[in-house]
Amino acid sequence: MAPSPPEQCRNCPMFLDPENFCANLKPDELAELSHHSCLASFQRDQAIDADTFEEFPILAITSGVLGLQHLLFDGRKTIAALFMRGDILDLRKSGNKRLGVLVGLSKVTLCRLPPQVFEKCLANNPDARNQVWQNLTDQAFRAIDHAADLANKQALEKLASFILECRSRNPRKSRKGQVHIPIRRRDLAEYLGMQPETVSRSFKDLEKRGFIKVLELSSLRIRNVPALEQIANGNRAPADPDKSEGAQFNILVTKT
Amino acid sequence: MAPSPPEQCRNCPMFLDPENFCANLKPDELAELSHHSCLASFQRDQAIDADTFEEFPILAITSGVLGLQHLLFDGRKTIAALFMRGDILDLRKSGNKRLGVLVGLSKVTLCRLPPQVFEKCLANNPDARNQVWQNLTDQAFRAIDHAADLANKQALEKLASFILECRSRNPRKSRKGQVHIPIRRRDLAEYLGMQPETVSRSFKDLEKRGFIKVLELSSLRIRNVPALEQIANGNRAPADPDKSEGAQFNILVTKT
DNA sequence: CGGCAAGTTGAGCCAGGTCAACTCCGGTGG
DNA sequence: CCACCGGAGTTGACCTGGCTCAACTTGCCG
Repeated sequence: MAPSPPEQCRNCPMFLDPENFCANLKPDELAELSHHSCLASFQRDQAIDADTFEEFPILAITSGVLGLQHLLFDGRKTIAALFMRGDILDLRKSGNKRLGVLVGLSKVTLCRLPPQVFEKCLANNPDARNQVWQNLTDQAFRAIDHAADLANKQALEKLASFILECRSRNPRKSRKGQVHIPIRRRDLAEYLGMQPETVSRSFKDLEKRGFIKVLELSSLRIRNVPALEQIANGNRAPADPDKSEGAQFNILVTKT
Repeated sequence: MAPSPPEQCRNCPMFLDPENFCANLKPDELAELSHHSCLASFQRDQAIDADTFEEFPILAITSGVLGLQHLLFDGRKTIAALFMRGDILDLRKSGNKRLGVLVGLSKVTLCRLPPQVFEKCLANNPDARNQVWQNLTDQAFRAIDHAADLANKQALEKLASFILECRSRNPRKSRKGQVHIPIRRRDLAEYLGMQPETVSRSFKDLEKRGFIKVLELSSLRIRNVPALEQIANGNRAPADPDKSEGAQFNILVTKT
């Protein structure tokens, strides 16, 4: 009989968000889950040790941003996917595939679970099962959307797409057009398959066109949502009240 | 009491492959499922009508190749993902996200299910649940891998990667190094985010280096698996017995 | 205040996109 | 049987978006 949530869950951002599966568990289920779980924390650039996958192959991200990094033979790196609060990763059969390495892109906290307890929850609690299923299909469609972004889009379009993705993925912080960019420029470059230099130039370009205003490296304000959406959808010259005509490139850089 | 499988499942390639969830159902479950299911068939280039998603939002692909196509404002197209036999698609909440269009890339047959019956199966049968879960995580990791391919790799590397993916995804037909390419060149180009011309040139290049032998448009033989793997992993000049030195580009095109 | 990592700016170049012409092949009809 | 057609794929020539390299600025932390 434990009507109040267990100690370690009480302030967990994942538990507090009703969108997540553990917020839908009954007290005794949650108690059992938390009793067998294993909290962990990782710094930026710290890789998650694969040795621990054996015992705790289920990861639930409670805060921060985790990246799945692929490394090519000659040193090129790619961040193939981003995982954030609420995402659940099942790494049980990942040994088969060349998965890459999980690295923190900011400070990350995780809740790691043994598969037996996790599966028991899913078997007994339909709400939890649906929530987890939902999260997994979301992840799949996100990855597919990301693949579509990378396949054909130009630098500016990819960046616009990413900014909008950040907005929709973190609605609570996105009030008044303000968007939080949770990762460094260089990681963003790896995620979007471009060079840090190009990312920088693209931010400048969007700003020069008046569609965004970069506030700091990790946040910006969207000044023209429809224009950004058009860019993201491949319209190379969306109607723009401020700067309607002519060269999109550097003519004058007199004022910031 | 139905010891033998229902009529419509008896010869279904999905049912006959023990890797798939419906092969793990009990006879009565299978009977109920098939009774409520809806078979469908689509030609190449035929789009799946979204009107029918309401009633039958769960698709199980029984044969052929289905592509998820994204369309940009100015007409650029991308095939963001490929789905093949055994893949299960849950399109219930796809209305929220800009999903794209499902099109046949060959003749495709589907088994469409209403969610209630499908969920009942998953609730009651742990084997089926695990199989479906497995398929979904596979799809997610495949999409992520594909994103990684698109992000940083060059044309030749993407194609090598795709050939190896075809091989591993269809092991039964891949005997003796023979690989079946299940889609047209133009669709392949859309999937890999390149132009048909570039796909053609890349095939020629791999052939000229002696790593593959194109038998027909839809099949080839791998002559040097390690070399292909090295290319796919970003080693731009893997050791090659035939053509060990110098320019990889057109110096002389005297003999085929 | 010094030192280092991260980000930005500039100049030059190349992989692959673009466009146009051509080949190949299966189907159709005279 | 051959002429014709249309779609798919291939080849060649040219051009450009973004990669590369190098120098510089900014911001953060001790």
